[in-house]
Amino acid sequence: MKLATFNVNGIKTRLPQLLDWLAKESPDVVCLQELKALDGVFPRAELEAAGYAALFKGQRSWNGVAILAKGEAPLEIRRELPGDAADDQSRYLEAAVDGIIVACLYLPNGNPQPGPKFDYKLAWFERLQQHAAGLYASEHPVALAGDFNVVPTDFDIYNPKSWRKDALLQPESRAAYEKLLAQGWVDSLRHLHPDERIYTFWDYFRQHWQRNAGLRIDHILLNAALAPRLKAAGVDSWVRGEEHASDHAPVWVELGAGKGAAAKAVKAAKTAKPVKPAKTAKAVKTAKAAKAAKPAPRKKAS
DNA sequence: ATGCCAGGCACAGCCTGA
Repeated sequence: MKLATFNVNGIKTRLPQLLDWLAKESPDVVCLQELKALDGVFPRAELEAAGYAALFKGQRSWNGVAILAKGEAPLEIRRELPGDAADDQSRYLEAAVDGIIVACLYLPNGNPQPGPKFDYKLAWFERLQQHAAGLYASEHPVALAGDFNVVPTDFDIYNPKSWRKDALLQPESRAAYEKLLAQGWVDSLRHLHPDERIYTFWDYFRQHWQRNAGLRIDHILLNAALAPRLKAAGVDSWVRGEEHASDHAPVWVELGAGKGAAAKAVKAAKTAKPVKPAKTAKAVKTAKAAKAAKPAPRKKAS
């Protein structure tokens, strides 16, 4: 099963590119962010014609999230991130699909910082940590997928120098992401590719795409009940090179086995202890050691 | 240090994104 996340940056103008990507890569489940459209104009029919049923939560001009699934529609669990009844921004959708719980999220950008937008970002992050802790411990296979608007480390950006004051690189933003990971979540891309320069976003300025001057801010996190099924992870970066592309490229994971494995994972989670951060770090270290023994060709930063 | 590009909308210049 292929699960992907894609910040489309406007589903109305980006629909041809979205349909093209769906046809070529055929993901089974897709989390979308930045629909920038009200529910009334969501291209439900076009997506259905392409074989996808959708759950969506739009908003005028900004934000907006959706979960697509091949065939059967995702079963909605919740449409808001708990913790702030006054938060009316469409940034969170949670659903059950193909035996797993998928949380589609669009974390606030937070610029300019400091300021109220940055405060909102950190507050949203705290609410996410709170809710994610419950999801992690639920014994269900869970994936948190979306645009986290955080560059986890300086290795996840072409050059941090000109972004030092940006909300995406602030120590507070990074600490919040670290704190989330410390619950035990596996950062799929980094877990499988510890030594690769990987980017998911290239802004429209200064020919950043042409120079591969990117940032890794779109993430798919897996809990202990789902992580054992992780087979592969990658970025469909070709999408960023198309005409009228979004400034993000889709990120995906390939999850092995089916319902049997899912049930097994749930059963295992009931008896075994969840994956501790230390264990994850050890796994990364082991992978690094394996790579060091036989060095692989390394992508250039820019 | 700033704008660079792009989408959305009170359709004309802003605001927002990251």
